This record gives sequence, structure tokens and C-alpha cells, in this order.
Amino acid sequence: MTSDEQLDAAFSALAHPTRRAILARLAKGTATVNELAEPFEATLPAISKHIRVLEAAGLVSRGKDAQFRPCALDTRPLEAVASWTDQYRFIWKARFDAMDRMLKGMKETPDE
Amino acid sequence: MTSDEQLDAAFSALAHPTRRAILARLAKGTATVNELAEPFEATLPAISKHIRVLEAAGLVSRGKDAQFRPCALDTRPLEAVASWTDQYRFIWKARFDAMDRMLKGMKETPDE
DNA sequence: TGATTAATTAACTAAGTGGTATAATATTGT
DNA sequence: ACAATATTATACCACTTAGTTAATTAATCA
Repeated sequence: MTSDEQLDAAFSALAHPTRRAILARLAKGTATVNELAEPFEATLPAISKHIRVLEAAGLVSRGKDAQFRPCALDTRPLEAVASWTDQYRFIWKARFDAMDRMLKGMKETPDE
Repeated sequence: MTSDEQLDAAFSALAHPTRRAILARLAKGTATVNELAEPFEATLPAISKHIRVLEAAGLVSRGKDAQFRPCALDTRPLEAVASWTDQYRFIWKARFDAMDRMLKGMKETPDE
């Protein structure tokens, strides 16, 4: 899978609130499919599909414990997302700095 | 639009390589639709649709200059994405630190 | 006015997504 | 072996997405 495809998969996996909520839950520790499904109204197969999407994006890894398939968070795709967005940080930082200078300038030379 | 919906829109807009490439181009300055379309094989209407998706996610703002609709990058949704991923930074940082300690430990007490 | 350029709209297609209900699989416990 | 639990697979549906070609709108230029 190319790095572009990894980002495609990560971004589109993250584009659903249920999936982001699942990741938030997994940030506190591993959980089974049933545990992950519990807070949601959706049916179990629906949650199972969401987990599969997260797994395909590499955001979730799974184990095997009797009839349970415990899920764990894997943050590596999130690191990839973070470093992708970092490319643009200098732009919004520049904009912030300009705003900052403007506000300070207004303090130093108020219109009077 | 809730903050969840903003993230939905941003993440799914970013989940397409053509759209990410358009943003990369806009990071260097504003451009018209034709200029944005030029590097791609896709037809103009296809690019026009991509731009509309980016605009709906707030990633692109547009002006009007004669028959041109110049596009500009708006980084605010990227900041939202960055701060969302930041929630998880402590996790991958912890993992990195553990790995780091392990490597240093191996240096200090090599099996001999 | 008429031709040209920039961009969008319309209409359509193929494929993907998110959801359901139901059935199947696998493992444990009695 | 049998019942119960955890999870996935199948089959289906409504909706969205990404793309196309052809037509349309809007503005400039000759």
C-alpha cells in the first residue's frame, strides 16, 4: 500500500463519528466487540463493520482470546495524519503571527 | 454544523489523493479551477466537484475575478484535524518513550 | 453582436458506504 | 453432546461518491 493509499484509508476511516468514538474508547484500553458496541444504538454487525474499516486502515489491531476478538488502538496511522497536517502548520502559524502582530500594533498605536 | 460534522467533512474531504494534491497546490498560492485541474488527467467537471467538496469542508474559499473563481486555502479545518489527532499524541509518545528506554537499557546492559 | 474562455449544471453510470435482519461459525461451559 | 455467548458472514436496501459527456451560464475580447 502506498503512503497515499495509507492516508486515504486513515482519513476515510476517521470520517465517521462512530469510528472516532470507537478509537476514543480504545485509547483507554483494549475492548471486545461487544464492549465497543455497547454505547451505540447501532446493531452489532454495523459495529463489526466499523471495526473492520478501522482495522483495514491500521488504526485497530486485533487479538484472539477464546470467542473474543479484543481490539487495540494502533496510533501509527494517526502519526501519519499528524505529520501530513504538519506540512500546513507554517501557513496557519504565519496567519496567526500576522494577526498577533496586528493586535499588538493596535495596542501600541491606538487611533487617537 | 457541529464540531463532529466539521471533522466528518474535513476527514472525508482529505480522504482523496486528488483533493490533497489540490490543497498542496493551494499552499503555494491561490489558483483558478483550470490551473488546479491542469496537473490531473481527470476532466474539468470532476475537478470542479472536488473543489466543491473542499469548499463544503471549509478547506477552500473562493473569490470572483471576471470569469475566474480563484481558490484559496483555508487552514482552519486542518487545525481542527491537528488538534483532534493531538488527543492521541500522548499514547504514541508513551510508546516511543518505552521503546527508547528499552533501546538504552539494551546498550547499558548488553547480554554478555 | 458574435466568438472565446472559464466554470458549472445536468444526466447518467459504476462502485462504494452504512445500515438492517437473519443465518452461520467458533468457542466455552454444563 | 448441547446450550449459550461472541462475532462474523450473507443478502439486501437506500444513499453517496467519483467519474464521464454534453449542454449551459457568465464574462471578456474582437
